[in-house]
Amino acid sequence: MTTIRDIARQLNLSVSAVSHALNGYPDISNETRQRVLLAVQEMGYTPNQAARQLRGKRVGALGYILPAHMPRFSDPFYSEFIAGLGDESASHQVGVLITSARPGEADEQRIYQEWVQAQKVDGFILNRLAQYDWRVRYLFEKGFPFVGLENSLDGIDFPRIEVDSQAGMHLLVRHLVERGFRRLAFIGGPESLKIQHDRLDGYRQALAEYNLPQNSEWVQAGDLTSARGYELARKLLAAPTPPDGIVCINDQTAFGVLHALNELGYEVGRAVALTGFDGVVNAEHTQPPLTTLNQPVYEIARRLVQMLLGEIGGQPACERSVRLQPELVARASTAGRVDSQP
Amino acid sequence: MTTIRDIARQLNLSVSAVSHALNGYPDISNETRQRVLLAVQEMGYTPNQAARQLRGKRVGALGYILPAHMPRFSDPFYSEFIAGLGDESASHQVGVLITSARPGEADEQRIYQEWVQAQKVDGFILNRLAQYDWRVRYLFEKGFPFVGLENSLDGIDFPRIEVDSQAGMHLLVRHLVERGFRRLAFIGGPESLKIQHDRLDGYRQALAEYNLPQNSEWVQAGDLTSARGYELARKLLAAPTPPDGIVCINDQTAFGVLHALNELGYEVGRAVALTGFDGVVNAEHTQPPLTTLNQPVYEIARRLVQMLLGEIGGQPACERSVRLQPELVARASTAGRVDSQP
DNA sequence: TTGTAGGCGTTATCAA
DNA sequence: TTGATAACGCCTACAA
Repeated sequence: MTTIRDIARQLNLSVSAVSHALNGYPDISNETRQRVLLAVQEMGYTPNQAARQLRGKRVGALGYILPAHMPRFSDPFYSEFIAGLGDESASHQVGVLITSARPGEADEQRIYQEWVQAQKVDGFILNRLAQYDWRVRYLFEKGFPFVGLENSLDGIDFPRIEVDSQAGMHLLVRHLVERGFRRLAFIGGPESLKIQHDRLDGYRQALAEYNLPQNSEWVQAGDLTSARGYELARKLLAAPTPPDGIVCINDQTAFGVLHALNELGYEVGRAVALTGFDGVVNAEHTQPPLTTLNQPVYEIARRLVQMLLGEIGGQPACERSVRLQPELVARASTAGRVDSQP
Repeated sequence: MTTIRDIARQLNLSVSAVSHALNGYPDISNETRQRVLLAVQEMGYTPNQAARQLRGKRVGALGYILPAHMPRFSDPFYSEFIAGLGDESASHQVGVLITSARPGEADEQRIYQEWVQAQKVDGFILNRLAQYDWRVRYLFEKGFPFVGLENSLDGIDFPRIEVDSQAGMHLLVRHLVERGFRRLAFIGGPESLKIQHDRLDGYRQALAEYNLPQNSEWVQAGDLTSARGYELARKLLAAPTPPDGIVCINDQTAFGVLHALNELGYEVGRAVALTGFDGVVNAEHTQPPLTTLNQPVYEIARRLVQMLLGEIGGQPACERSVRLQPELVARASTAGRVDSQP
C-alpha cells in the first residue's frame, strides 16, 4: 500500500510538505505541488481513510438502516431510495453504510448504538419513522447528525423532508368522488408508523368533507406488503357491504389488492377503484395501470443526503423542514364508476 | 467518546489489560474480565473502528456498488438483494458500504479503485458481471477479496454463485412448447452482460432442440427495464410475423411487456405467452401472474456474504463455485395456447 | 497476571 | 516555504 511517506521519500520531501500540498494549503510552492500531484498519480496513492478519521476527520460514510421486515423483502421504493442515496453521496465522495434490521427489534437499537459509538458513520438517514421514534430521541440526545423522511412527534426539530400525506389523500379522495366512487376502504400499515396516522387521518378527513360513508370495517391494518394487501382485499370484498374503492397506504400493498380484484373478476377502475401511494415505476405497468400519489423518491433521497452533509459540515440547512406535495397520477385503476358486479 | 483508556482508568487497570480482557485472551483473571465487561456495558464503550483498522484489523465493511443505470432506478431484485446482504452481514457484525455508479463509466472505475486504495472495505460483492469484466481482473490482480454473482470469461477463478441460465431456459422453452407456444421471441439486455449471453444461448439452444422457428427479428436487446420492455414488445408485435410467446431476460422487463400486451388487447397466457426471470415478489401479483424462473435472490445474497467473509478471513471456501438451478414457477401468463387474435 | 512502549498513516502545531 | 514531531485510539510484543 502506498502511503504518504512513500511519496515524500520519492520526492525528497517531508511528509508534512506532501500533506500540505495535497490538502490545498496555500503555503506550498506551485512547483512542489505539481510534483506531488504527479507522483500521487503515478504511484496510485489514496489517503488511508482510517488514519484520516483517527486524526479527527470525517469518516466519509453516511448510515442507513434498511427497515426489512421479512426475509424476502421486496419493494421497489427502496431500490429507488438507495439509488438516490448512492448517487448523491457518490457525487460528494462519501459512501453509504447499509445494513438491515427488523424495525423495533433489539438488534436495530444495537446497530444504531454501535455505529454511533464506533463512529462508523458521520450521520444517519432515517425513514419509516414511528410516531414516537426511539432513534430520533437517541441521536438527538447524542448530538449525532441525522435527517429523516417524515417527522416524528417527539418534539424534536431535526432536518427532514415531509410529504404532505393529508393533502395527498384529499386529492385522491376528491378524484375518486369525481369518478363516482363513494364507498372507500383504506388498507394501511402498522399502527406505530407516522405515515399510517397521517394517511389514515387524511383519508378520514376527506371522507368527512365529501360526506362519504364511514365504516370501521373498511379500515384495515396491513404491513406494506403485497401479500398482506392481497389477503385484506379478499376480506374486504367478502364483507356484507363491500367498498367500491380501495385506497392503499403504498403501491406495494396496492399490487396485492389488484391481484385479488383481478382474480375475483372485478373490473378494476370501473366496478372498483384502486389507488396506491409512492409512484414507483412498477405502478405504471400493472393491469390496469395504477392511480397513485407520486413522491419523487429518487430526488428526496438525494436531497436528504445534501441536508445531512450540510448538517455534518456544520452548515445546518436554513430550512429544517422541507414540505413536498405528492402529485396525483391518474391512471386506469380509477377510470370511472360503472355498475357491473362480477 | 468513551475510549479504552477511560475504562482502564475507571477500573485502575492498564489499557492492555482491558484490551486483553476484551479480545478474549486467556491470560486474564476471570474476575478482572467480568469487571471489564461490566464497565464496558455501563459506560457504553465500543472500540473505535478507525483505530482498530489502522492497527491492521479488518474494516468491518463489505463493498457493493449498485449498477444503477438511470436516475429512477427501480427493480425489486435489488431491494431483495440488498436486504440479503444487509441481514447476513449484520449477523456477522459487519456493514455493507454501498454507492451507485453507472456500469462501465469512468466513475465506476474510480470508485472501485478508491475503495481498494483507501481500504474503505474488506472485500467486494459483484453482480451484473460483464463477459469480460474489468473489475474481476483488477481486484484479482490487487489480491483484493471479492465474490460474484455469475462468472466472467476472464479466466480467473474467484468464489462465485452461478445460476444455470441455460438449464433454466431449457425448462422454460419446454414448458412453453408443452403449452402450445412455438413462435418464441426473446427480449434481452445489454450485449456486454454475461447473463445476456447465457440466457440468449440457452434460448437458442432450446429452440434448436425443440425444432422451433428461429427469426432474428424476434431477438431484441433491451436494458432490463420495464419501459424498454414495453417499447420492444410493441415493436415485436407489430412485425409481419409476430411471436406467440415472449421470453424476457428478467421480470422487470416482462412487466413492461405485459403492460403492452394488455394494452393491445392480447389475452396473455392464451393468445401470447410471457415469461420472466428472477422470481421477484411482484411477479406473483401481475395480471395475469407471471411465469418466471425463480432465483433465491435473498439466499444468494446471504451466501455471497458468507463466502466473502470466509475469503477475507483467510478461509477460502472449499467450493469456489456454487451452481444453482433456477426453479420454474408456472403461472397464468403461460396457461396454454388458444387461438384468439385481438 | 498485569504494565510499558512502539507503531499503524494522517494531519496540525510549531520551529527552522 | 519546508521539516520535525506529537497526537488520534487501539493492539501486541515484551518486560515485570
